[in-house]
Amino acid sequence: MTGKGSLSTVETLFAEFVDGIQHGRFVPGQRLVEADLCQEFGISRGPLRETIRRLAAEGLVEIQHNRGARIKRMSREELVHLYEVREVIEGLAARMAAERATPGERDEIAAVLAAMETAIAARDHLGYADLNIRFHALLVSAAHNPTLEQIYQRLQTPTMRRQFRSLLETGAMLRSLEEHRVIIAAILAGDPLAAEAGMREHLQQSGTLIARHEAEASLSEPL
Amino acid sequence: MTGKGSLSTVETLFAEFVDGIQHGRFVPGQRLVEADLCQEFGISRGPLRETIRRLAAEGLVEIQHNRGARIKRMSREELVHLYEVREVIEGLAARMAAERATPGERDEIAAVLAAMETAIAARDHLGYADLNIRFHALLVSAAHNPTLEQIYQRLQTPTMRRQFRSLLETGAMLRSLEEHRVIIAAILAGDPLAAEAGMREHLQQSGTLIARHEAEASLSEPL
DNA sequence: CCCCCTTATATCGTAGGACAATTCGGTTCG
DNA sequence: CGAACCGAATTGTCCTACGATATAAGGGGG
Repeated sequence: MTGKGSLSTVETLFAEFVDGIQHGRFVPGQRLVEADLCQEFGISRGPLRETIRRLAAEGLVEIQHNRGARIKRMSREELVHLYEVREVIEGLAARMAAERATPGERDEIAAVLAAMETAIAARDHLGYADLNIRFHALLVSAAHNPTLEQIYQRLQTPTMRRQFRSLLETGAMLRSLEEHRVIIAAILAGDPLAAEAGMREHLQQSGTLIARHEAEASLSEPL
Repeated sequence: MTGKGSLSTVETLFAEFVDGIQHGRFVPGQRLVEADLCQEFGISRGPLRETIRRLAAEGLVEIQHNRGARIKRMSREELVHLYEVREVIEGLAARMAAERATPGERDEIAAVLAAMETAIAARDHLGYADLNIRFHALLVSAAHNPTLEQIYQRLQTPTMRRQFRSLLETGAMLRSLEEHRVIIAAILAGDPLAAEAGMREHLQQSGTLIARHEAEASLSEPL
């Protein structure tokens, strides 16, 4: 496990974990036993511990002294708090995107909207969920503010799975699409305030929707 | 370096570094050579590397593969980006504080304002800088949103020293105090929108002030 | 029969040594 | 004068070891 080209083991592992958490290969609350993971990934404890430390710093896992690490559980209350923050962060992103997006980025955004409409028409929930993630990421990147992007990623990661679940209803998809339309129209028109307002509205809707889903699903399974 | 009571070595070290960065014992761009630091802190490479990883995840140091870590340098452009984010984050904090602050917290906020006025009258720049940090932290904590608090800390830490510098002018202190007064009045009056607007205004002022200072001082010393 | 206390076991936190890979600065050679 | 070369410094990773701590298991007293 020596040569890694140009990427460090820790970065690779980190990405692996993030992906695993997003795709449900690691479930919230799951213990991360060092010995097991070392064997599973074929590495030694050093880099593994560094990776866990990094995950903890990003808020994806929780470390308890002398008790090891476990995938972080997010309570409904925390979810509410998170969406409060996302609202202003992505609101800012939308505003900046309306001001600073390049023509190419505007084209991309418009293309995503078109793809979303196609996905909805085809009742392709999975595809729509992907486009949804791409849409938000696109806006953030079009804001041309790396700091914002960093914060966004930190807030986004732990909720992706939940977002997907709540979009399983067609009704939710339709409402979501409508909100996206408003935001995109504002951005393409170069109207920062409308873009920000639209995004805030959108996240308020999404937030309450997901929180409600959580409440319903909280008993059936501990996701 | 065995028994640490209940705090891990990494957490202790991390705090040490954060403090060191804030107080200028580590300067931006400085290399973090593992062997040296191990000796300096009397620990082995394992915990040290974990600490560096954590610092990197918080954005305080930069790790380059096979080239080690160094204290992060923040360009003027990054500073602008950071203040754009701080504006909405702390704006949110002020709004929430106006809505949710407990009577005890409101008293504390009022007390800080009083202390600030005293400090200004005494031309106590250092005291005022401390109070300034405390004021902002207090608002964020009065927002009762742990996620927000976490993000805030991440954004706040790397700029503390700069903030201090730009407050060295009495004129800046006076303007800052005036802005604080507006924010606090809004919070105590329970006016969320005014509090948010006031905080945004305040951070815009501070941001441009600090950026200007940077521009002036950029040649004399690489802080 | 249940509860508390003692004893194992699993796991973490940290130390320390080792070594290949890589970077960097200075030197030699064309 | 530039390019290839060499050696020192440093990182990234592995390994082994061992005290400290938490959790689980078992055994004696109420």
